[in-house]
Amino acid sequence: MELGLSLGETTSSSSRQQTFTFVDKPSTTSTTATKMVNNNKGLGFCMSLGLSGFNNATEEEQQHHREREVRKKDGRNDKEKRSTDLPDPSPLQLDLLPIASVPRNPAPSTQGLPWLSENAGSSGQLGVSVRGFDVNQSPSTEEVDDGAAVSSPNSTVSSFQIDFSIYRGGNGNKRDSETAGLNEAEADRTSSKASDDDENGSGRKKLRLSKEQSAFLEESFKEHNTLNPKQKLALSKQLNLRPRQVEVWFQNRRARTKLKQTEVDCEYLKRRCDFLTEENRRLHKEIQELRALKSSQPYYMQLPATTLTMCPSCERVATTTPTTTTTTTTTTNNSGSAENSTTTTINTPIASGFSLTKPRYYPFSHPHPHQSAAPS
DNA sequence: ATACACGGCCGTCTTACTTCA
DNA sequence: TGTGAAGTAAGACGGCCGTGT
Repeated sequence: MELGLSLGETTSSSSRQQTFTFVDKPSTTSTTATKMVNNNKGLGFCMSLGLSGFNNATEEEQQHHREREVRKKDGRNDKEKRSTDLPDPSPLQLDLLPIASVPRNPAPSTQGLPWLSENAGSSGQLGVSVRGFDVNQSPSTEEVDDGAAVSSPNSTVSSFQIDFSIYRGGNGNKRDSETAGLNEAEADRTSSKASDDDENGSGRKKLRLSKEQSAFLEESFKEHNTLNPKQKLALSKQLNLRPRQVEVWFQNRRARTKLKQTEVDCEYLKRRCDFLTEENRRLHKEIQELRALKSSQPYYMQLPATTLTMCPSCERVATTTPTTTTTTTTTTNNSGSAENSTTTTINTPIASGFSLTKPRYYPFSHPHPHQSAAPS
Protein backbone atom coordinates (compact mmCIF):
# COMPACT_ATOMS: atom_id res chain seq x y z
CA MET A 1 0.00 0.00 0.00
CA GLU A 2 1.28 3.37 -0.92
CA LEU A 3 0.13 6.14 1.30
CA GLY A 4 1.09 9.63 0.46
CA LEU A 5 -0.07 13.15 0.78
CA SER A 6 0.38 15.46 -2.13
CA LEU A 7 0.62 19.01 -0.98
CA GLY A 8 1.54 20.77 -4.13
CA GLU A 9 -0.55 23.20 -6.04
CA THR A 10 -3.24 21.79 -8.20
CA THR A 11 -4.59 22.92 -11.47
CA SER A 12 -8.04 23.15 -10.08
CA SER A 13 -10.02 26.19 -10.96
CA SER A 14 -11.11 26.62 -7.39
CA SER A 15 -9.87 29.50 -5.38
CA ARG A 16 -7.90 27.30 -3.07
CA GLN A 17 -5.06 25.70 -4.87
CA GLN A 18 -3.50 23.58 -2.21
CA THR A 19 -5.14 20.24 -2.01
CA PHE A 20 -4.37 17.01 -0.32
CA THR A 21 -4.24 14.09 -2.63
CA PHE A 22 -4.51 10.72 -1.11
CA VAL A 23 -2.87 8.09 -3.19
CA ASP A 24 -3.76 5.30 -0.91
CA LYS A 25 -4.81 2.43 -3.08
CA PRO A 26 -5.97 -0.47 -1.03
CA SER A 27 -5.95 -3.78 -2.66
CA THR A 28 -9.63 -4.39 -3.15
CA THR A 29 -12.68 -2.90 -1.57
CA SER A 30 -11.02 -2.06 1.65
CA THR A 31 -12.93 1.03 2.39
CA THR A 32 -13.84 0.53 5.97
CA ALA A 33 -11.62 1.35 8.83
CA THR A 34 -11.58 -2.24 9.84
CA LYS A 35 -10.13 -3.33 6.58
CA MET A 36 -7.60 -0.55 6.63
CA VAL A 37 -6.43 -1.90 9.89
CA ASN A 38 -5.68 -5.14 8.19
CA ASN A 39 -3.96 -3.40 5.35
CA ASN A 40 -1.77 -1.46 7.69
CA LYS A 41 -0.74 -4.39 9.71
CA GLY A 42 2.78 -5.38 9.17
CA LEU A 43 3.78 -2.20 7.43
CA GLY A 44 5.27 -0.78 10.51
CA PHE A 45 3.67 2.64 10.44
CA CYS A 46 2.77 2.72 14.07
CA MET A 47 4.50 -0.14 15.69
CA SER A 48 3.79 -0.37 19.34
CA LEU A 49 5.04 -2.18 22.32
CA GLY A 50 2.82 -3.25 25.08
CA LEU A 51 1.11 -6.00 26.89
CA SER A 52 -1.83 -5.95 24.59
CA GLY A 53 0.34 -6.58 21.58
CA PHE A 54 0.25 -4.87 18.26
CA ASN A 55 -1.78 -1.80 18.03
CA ASN A 56 -2.24 0.82 15.42
CA ALA A 57 -4.20 3.98 15.12
CA THR A 58 -7.23 2.62 13.34
CA GLU A 59 -7.59 -0.16 15.76
CA GLU A 60 -7.51 2.45 18.43
CA GLU A 61 -10.31 4.24 16.71
CA GLN A 62 -12.44 1.17 16.66
CA GLN A 63 -11.55 0.49 20.22
CA HIS A 64 -12.57 4.03 21.00
CA HIS A 65 -15.97 3.52 19.51
CA ARG A 66 -16.40 0.16 21.14
CA GLU A 67 -15.54 1.73 24.44
CA ARG A 68 -18.07 4.43 23.81
CA GLU A 69 -20.71 1.85 23.14
CA VAL A 70 -19.74 -0.20 26.14
CA ARG A 71 -19.83 2.85 28.38
CA LYS A 72 -23.19 3.72 26.98
CA LYS A 73 -24.50 0.45 28.22
CA ASP A 74 -22.43 0.59 31.32
CA GLY A 75 -23.92 3.80 32.55
CA ARG A 76 -20.99 4.68 34.68
CA ASN A 77 -20.26 8.34 35.13
CA ASP A 78 -17.15 10.15 34.01
CA LYS A 79 -15.40 10.31 37.31
CA GLU A 80 -15.80 6.65 37.90
CA LYS A 81 -14.59 5.90 34.45
CA ARG A 82 -11.47 7.93 34.78
CA SER A 83 -10.39 6.10 37.83
CA THR A 84 -11.51 2.63 36.93
CA ASP A 85 -11.13 2.29 33.20
CA LEU A 86 -9.10 -0.51 31.84
CA PRO A 87 -5.77 0.55 30.52
CA ASP A 88 -5.72 1.98 27.06
CA PRO A 89 -4.55 -0.78 24.76
CA SER A 90 -2.33 1.62 22.84
CA PRO A 91 0.66 1.61 25.03
CA LEU A 92 3.74 3.09 23.50
CA GLN A 93 4.28 4.36 20.04
CA LEU A 94 7.69 3.84 18.61
CA ASP A 95 9.52 5.98 16.16
CA LEU A 96 10.95 4.10 13.29
CA LEU A 97 13.91 6.10 12.15
CA PRO A 98 17.28 6.45 13.77
CA ILE A 99 17.44 9.57 15.81
CA ALA A 100 20.77 10.41 14.28
CA SER A 101 19.08 11.07 10.96
CA VAL A 102 17.07 13.93 12.32
CA PRO A 103 18.65 17.33 11.89
CA ARG A 104 19.20 19.03 15.17
CA ASN A 105 19.57 22.54 13.82
CA PRO A 106 17.40 23.06 10.83
CA ALA A 107 16.79 26.36 9.17
CA PRO A 108 14.71 28.85 11.11
CA SER A 109 10.98 28.86 10.78
CA THR A 110 10.96 31.82 8.45
CA GLN A 111 11.32 29.46 5.56
CA GLY A 112 7.65 28.86 5.43
CA LEU A 113 5.25 26.10 6.09
CA PRO A 114 6.28 22.55 5.42
CA TRP A 115 3.62 21.75 2.88
CA LEU A 116 4.55 24.77 0.81
CA SER A 117 7.96 23.35 0.24
CA GLU A 118 9.00 22.96 -3.33
CA ASN A 119 9.78 19.35 -2.65
CA ALA A 120 6.36 18.57 -1.33
CA GLY A 121 4.73 15.75 -3.15
CA SER A 122 7.82 13.70 -3.62
CA SER A 123 8.64 10.81 -1.45
CA GLY A 124 10.90 13.12 0.45
CA GLN A 125 8.10 15.43 1.42
CA LEU A 126 8.00 14.01 4.83
CA GLY A 127 11.56 14.79 5.57
CA VAL A 128 11.36 18.18 3.95
CA SER A 129 8.66 19.22 6.31
CA VAL A 130 11.20 19.26 9.06
CA ARG A 131 12.26 22.68 7.97
CA GLY A 132 11.10 25.39 10.21
CA PHE A 133 10.69 23.25 13.25
CA ASP A 134 12.10 24.16 16.57
CA VAL A 135 14.49 21.45 17.43
CA ASN A 136 16.34 23.14 20.19
CA GLN A 137 14.91 20.62 22.50
CA SER A 138 16.45 17.22 22.77
CA PRO A 139 14.35 14.17 22.31
CA SER A 140 13.62 12.38 25.45
CA THR A 141 15.78 9.49 26.42
CA GLU A 142 12.83 7.21 26.02
CA GLU A 143 12.30 8.31 22.46
CA VAL A 144 15.92 7.89 21.58
CA ASP A 145 16.01 4.44 22.94
CA ASP A 146 12.85 3.39 21.26
CA GLY A 147 13.78 4.90 17.98
CA ALA A 148 17.15 3.30 17.94
CA ALA A 149 15.74 0.01 18.89
CA VAL A 150 13.23 -0.51 16.12
CA SER A 151 14.01 2.11 13.57
CA SER A 152 13.52 1.37 9.91
CA PRO A 153 15.50 3.65 7.64
CA ASN A 154 13.55 2.50 4.64
CA SER A 155 10.28 3.93 5.79
CA THR A 156 9.66 7.46 4.65
CA VAL A 157 6.44 7.62 6.54
CA SER A 158 8.14 6.70 9.70
CA SER A 159 10.73 9.37 9.13
CA PHE A 160 7.96 11.91 9.09
CA GLN A 161 6.57 10.43 12.22
CA ILE A 162 9.73 10.87 14.07
CA ASP A 163 10.04 14.41 12.89
CA PHE A 164 6.79 15.40 14.50
CA SER A 165 7.29 13.24 17.49
CA ILE A 166 10.54 14.92 18.29
CA TYR A 167 9.36 18.45 17.78
CA ARG A 168 6.05 18.01 19.40
CA GLY A 169 5.89 20.12 22.46
CA GLY A 170 8.28 22.65 21.03
CA ASN A 171 5.48 24.59 19.51
CA GLY A 172 7.46 27.73 19.16
CA ASN A 173 5.75 29.82 21.74
CA LYS A 174 7.65 31.71 24.30
CA ARG A 175 7.08 29.54 27.26
CA ASP A 176 7.96 26.38 25.49
CA SER A 177 11.20 27.71 24.22
CA GLU A 178 12.05 28.89 27.65
CA THR A 179 11.32 25.63 29.33
CA ALA A 180 13.11 22.90 27.53
CA GLY A 181 12.76 20.63 30.47
CA LEU A 182 9.05 21.00 30.36
CA ASN A 183 9.13 20.14 26.70
CA GLU A 184 10.89 16.95 27.39
CA ALA A 185 8.33 16.02 29.90
CA GLU A 186 5.58 17.00 27.54
CA ALA A 187 7.10 15.02 24.73
CA ASP A 188 7.23 12.04 26.97
CA ARG A 189 3.64 12.53 27.93
CA THR A 190 2.71 12.84 24.31
CA SER A 191 4.58 9.88 23.00
CA SER A 192 3.28 7.59 25.64
CA LYS A 193 0.12 9.27 26.73
CA ALA A 194 -1.81 6.12 27.11
CA SER A 195 0.89 4.57 29.15
CA ASP A 196 1.04 7.50 31.48
CA ASP A 197 -2.67 7.46 31.90
CA ASP A 198 -2.50 3.85 32.70
CA GLU A 199 0.16 4.37 35.23
CA ASN A 200 -1.18 7.25 37.24
CA GLY A 201 -4.83 7.03 36.32
CA SER A 202 -4.96 10.80 36.18
CA GLY A 203 -7.32 10.86 33.22
CA ARG A 204 -6.97 12.96 30.12
CA LYS A 205 -3.85 14.86 29.45
CA LYS A 206 -4.06 17.66 26.99
CA LEU A 207 -1.50 17.75 24.26
CA ARG A 208 -0.63 21.08 22.80
CA LEU A 209 -0.19 20.72 19.09
CA SER A 210 2.78 22.43 17.58
CA LYS A 211 2.31 25.41 15.34
CA GLU A 212 3.32 23.31 12.39
CA GLN A 213 0.85 20.62 13.21
CA SER A 214 -1.92 23.13 13.72
CA ALA A 215 -1.10 24.90 10.51
CA PHE A 216 -1.03 21.62 8.67
CA LEU A 217 -4.43 20.73 10.04
CA GLU A 218 -5.73 24.17 9.16
CA GLU A 219 -4.61 23.75 5.59
CA SER A 220 -6.33 20.43 5.46
CA PHE A 221 -9.45 21.90 6.99
CA LYS A 222 -9.54 24.51 4.28
CA GLU A 223 -9.75 21.78 1.71
CA HIS A 224 -12.38 19.72 3.44
CA ASN A 225 -13.83 20.31 6.84
CA THR A 226 -14.64 16.67 7.27
CA LEU A 227 -12.38 13.70 6.87
CA ASN A 228 -12.96 10.26 5.57
CA PRO A 229 -11.09 7.45 7.28
CA LYS A 230 -8.33 7.44 4.72
CA GLN A 231 -7.74 11.12 5.03
CA LYS A 232 -7.82 10.91 8.77
CA LEU A 233 -5.32 8.11 8.79
CA ALA A 234 -3.04 9.86 6.34
CA LEU A 235 -3.12 13.06 8.33
CA SER A 236 -2.46 11.25 11.55
CA LYS A 237 0.54 9.57 10.00
CA GLN A 238 1.80 12.79 8.52
CA LEU A 239 1.56 14.60 11.79
CA ASN A 240 2.41 11.66 13.99
CA LEU A 241 -0.83 12.05 15.85
CA ARG A 242 -3.36 9.47 16.72
CA PRO A 243 -6.33 9.38 14.35
CA ARG A 244 -8.52 10.13 17.30
CA GLN A 245 -6.60 13.36 17.82
CA VAL A 246 -7.08 14.36 14.21
CA GLU A 247 -10.73 13.51 14.45
CA VAL A 248 -11.16 15.53 17.61
CA TRP A 249 -9.28 18.43 16.14
CA PHE A 250 -11.61 18.52 13.16
CA GLN A 251 -14.65 18.25 15.40
CA ASN A 252 -13.48 21.13 17.50
CA ARG A 253 -12.53 23.10 14.44
CA ARG A 254 -15.97 22.64 12.96
CA ALA A 255 -17.50 23.66 16.24
CA ARG A 256 -15.41 26.79 16.36
CA THR A 257 -16.31 27.68 12.82
CA LYS A 258 -19.95 27.20 13.60
CA LEU A 259 -19.65 29.28 16.72
CA LYS A 260 -18.01 32.02 14.73
CA GLN A 261 -20.80 31.90 12.18
CA THR A 262 -23.33 32.08 15.00
CA GLU A 263 -21.63 35.16 16.33
CA VAL A 264 -21.70 36.72 12.89
CA ASP A 265 -25.38 35.87 12.53
CA CYS A 266 -26.13 37.25 15.95
CA GLU A 267 -24.37 40.47 15.18
CA TYR A 268 -26.24 40.75 11.92
CA LEU A 269 -29.59 40.14 13.59
CA LYS A 270 -28.79 42.69 16.22
CA ARG A 271 -28.02 45.30 13.61
CA ARG A 272 -31.11 44.29 11.67
CA CYS A 273 -33.21 44.65 14.78
CA ASP A 274 -31.78 48.07 15.44
CA PHE A 275 -32.42 49.07 11.89
CA LEU A 276 -36.02 47.88 11.95
CA THR A 277 -36.62 49.55 15.27
CA GLU A 278 -35.37 52.80 13.91
CA GLU A 279 -37.37 52.30 10.75
CA ASN A 280 -40.49 51.59 12.75
CA ARG A 281 -39.98 54.72 14.80
CA ARG A 282 -39.46 56.78 11.70
CA LEU A 283 -42.59 55.40 10.03
CA HIS A 284 -44.70 56.09 13.09
CA LYS A 285 -43.45 59.60 13.08
CA GLU A 286 -44.27 59.97 9.42
CA ILE A 287 -47.76 58.63 9.94
CA GLN A 288 -48.33 61.22 12.57
CA GLU A 289 -47.11 63.90 10.26
CA LEU A 290 -49.37 62.73 7.47
CA ARG A 291 -52.35 62.63 9.74
CA ALA A 292 -51.60 66.10 10.90
CA LEU A 293 -51.23 67.22 7.31
CA LYS A 294 -54.48 65.56 6.35
CA SER A 295 -56.40 67.15 9.14
CA SER A 296 -55.04 70.56 8.29
CA GLN A 297 -55.42 70.11 4.54
CA PRO A 298 -58.76 68.61 3.54
CA TYR A 299 -57.71 67.84 -0.02
CA TYR A 300 -56.19 64.43 -0.59
CA MET A 301 -52.66 64.53 -1.80
CA GLN A 302 -51.16 61.65 -3.69
CA LEU A 303 -47.73 60.77 -2.34
CA PRO A 304 -45.07 59.41 -4.60
CA ALA A 305 -44.19 55.81 -4.09
CA THR A 306 -40.86 54.37 -3.33
CA THR A 307 -39.54 51.57 -5.43
CA LEU A 308 -37.42 48.75 -4.13
CA THR A 309 -35.05 46.95 -6.35
CA MET A 310 -33.09 43.89 -5.50
CA CYS A 311 -29.71 42.80 -6.75
CA PRO A 312 -30.33 39.43 -8.40
CA SER A 313 -27.00 38.01 -7.36
CA CYS A 314 -26.91 38.85 -3.70
CA GLU A 315 -30.50 39.92 -3.04
CA ARG A 316 -29.35 43.22 -1.71
CA VAL A 317 -32.11 45.76 -1.60
CA ALA A 318 -31.65 49.25 -2.88
CA THR A 319 -34.06 52.14 -2.90
CA THR A 320 -34.63 54.27 -5.94
CA THR A 321 -35.78 57.80 -5.91
CA PRO A 322 -39.52 58.08 -5.50
CA THR A 323 -40.18 59.36 -8.97
CA THR A 324 -42.06 56.35 -10.22
CA THR A 325 -44.98 54.67 -8.67
CA THR A 326 -44.56 51.21 -10.12
CA THR A 327 -41.76 48.93 -11.10
CA THR A 328 -41.93 45.93 -13.29
CA THR A 329 -39.81 42.93 -12.55
CA THR A 330 -39.35 40.35 -15.24
CA THR A 331 -38.04 36.95 -14.36
CA THR A 332 -36.75 34.53 -16.87
CA ASN A 333 -36.97 30.80 -16.93
CA ASN A 334 -34.14 28.44 -17.67
CA SER A 335 -34.46 28.84 -21.39
CA GLY A 336 -33.88 32.51 -21.07
CA SER A 337 -37.27 33.66 -22.22
CA ALA A 338 -39.43 35.89 -20.19
CA GLU A 339 -41.58 33.83 -17.90
CA ASN A 340 -43.67 36.23 -15.99
CA SER A 341 -43.69 39.71 -14.74
CA THR A 342 -44.59 41.14 -11.42
CA THR A 343 -45.30 44.68 -10.60
CA THR A 344 -44.55 45.97 -7.19
CA THR A 345 -45.68 49.27 -5.91
CA ILE A 346 -44.84 50.38 -2.47
CA ASN A 347 -46.60 53.44 -1.23
CA THR A 348 -44.54 53.78 1.87
CA PRO A 349 -41.20 55.49 1.84
CA ILE A 350 -38.49 53.28 3.19
CA ALA A 351 -35.01 53.94 4.27
CA SER A 352 -32.33 52.34 2.21
CA GLY A 353 -28.95 51.02 3.03
CA PHE A 354 -29.52 47.79 4.91
CA SER A 355 -28.73 44.55 3.28
CA LEU A 356 -31.20 41.76 3.62
CA THR A 357 -28.50 39.29 2.86
CA LYS A 358 -27.51 37.13 5.74
CA PRO A 359 -23.81 37.54 6.33
CA ARG A 360 -21.51 34.63 5.99
CA TYR A 361 -18.53 33.85 8.12
CA TYR A 362 -15.56 33.30 5.90
CA PRO A 363 -12.90 31.70 8.03
CA PHE A 364 -10.44 31.82 5.21
CA SER A 365 -10.95 35.36 4.02
CA HIS A 366 -13.23 34.70 1.09
CA PRO A 367 -14.91 38.05 0.76
CA HIS A 368 -18.46 38.44 -0.35
CA PRO A 369 -18.70 40.53 -3.46
CA HIS A 370 -20.70 43.17 -1.66
CA GLN A 371 -19.10 42.80 1.71
CA SER A 372 -17.25 46.05 1.47
CA ALA A 373 -20.50 47.86 0.76
CA ALA A 374 -22.28 46.41 3.75
CA PRO A 375 -23.31 48.90 6.39
CA SER A 376 -21.07 49.06 9.35
C1' DA B 1 -38.15 -4.35 11.14
C1' DT B 2 -34.22 -4.65 13.92
C1' DA B 3 -29.48 -4.54 15.41
C1' DC B 4 -25.18 -2.85 14.81
C1' DA B 5 -21.20 0.04 13.36
C1' DC B 6 -19.82 4.38 12.41
C1' DG B 7 -19.31 9.35 12.23
C1' DG B 8 -20.84 14.07 13.40
C1' DC B 9 -22.51 17.28 16.72
C1' DC B 10 -23.09 19.06 21.27
C1' DG B 11 -22.10 20.05 25.94
C1' DT B 12 -18.69 19.76 29.11
C1' DC B 13 -14.34 19.05 31.38
C1' DT B 14 -9.58 19.92 31.63
C1' DT B 15 -5.29 22.00 30.78
C1' DA B 16 -2.04 25.24 28.72
C1' DC B 17 -1.39 29.80 28.21
C1' DT B 18 -2.19 34.94 28.66
C1' DT B 19 -3.49 39.04 31.00
C1' DC B 20 -3.74 41.89 34.79
C1' DA B 21 -3.73 43.67 39.40
C1' DT C 1 9.98 42.21 38.88
C1' DG C 2 7.75 38.18 40.59
C1' DT C 3 3.21 36.09 41.62
C1' DG C 4 -1.35 34.43 41.89
C1' DA C 5 -6.15 35.00 40.29
C1' DA C 6 -9.08 35.37 36.43
C1' DG C 7 -9.94 34.78 31.72
C1' DT C 8 -9.34 32.50 27.25
C1' DA C 9 -8.21 29.03 23.78
C1' DA C 10 -8.09 24.60 22.63
C1' DG C 11 -7.58 19.41 23.24
C1' DA C 12 -10.26 15.66 24.89
C1' DC C 13 -14.26 13.06 26.22
C1' DG C 14 -19.04 11.01 26.74
C1' DG C 15 -23.63 11.03 25.16
C1' DC C 16 -26.91 11.38 21.66
C1' DC C 17 -28.54 11.01 17.07
C1' DG C 18 -28.67 10.07 12.04
C1' DT C 19 -27.27 7.04 8.44
C1' DG C 20 -25.89 2.97 6.10
C1' DT C 21 -25.54 -2.01 6.06
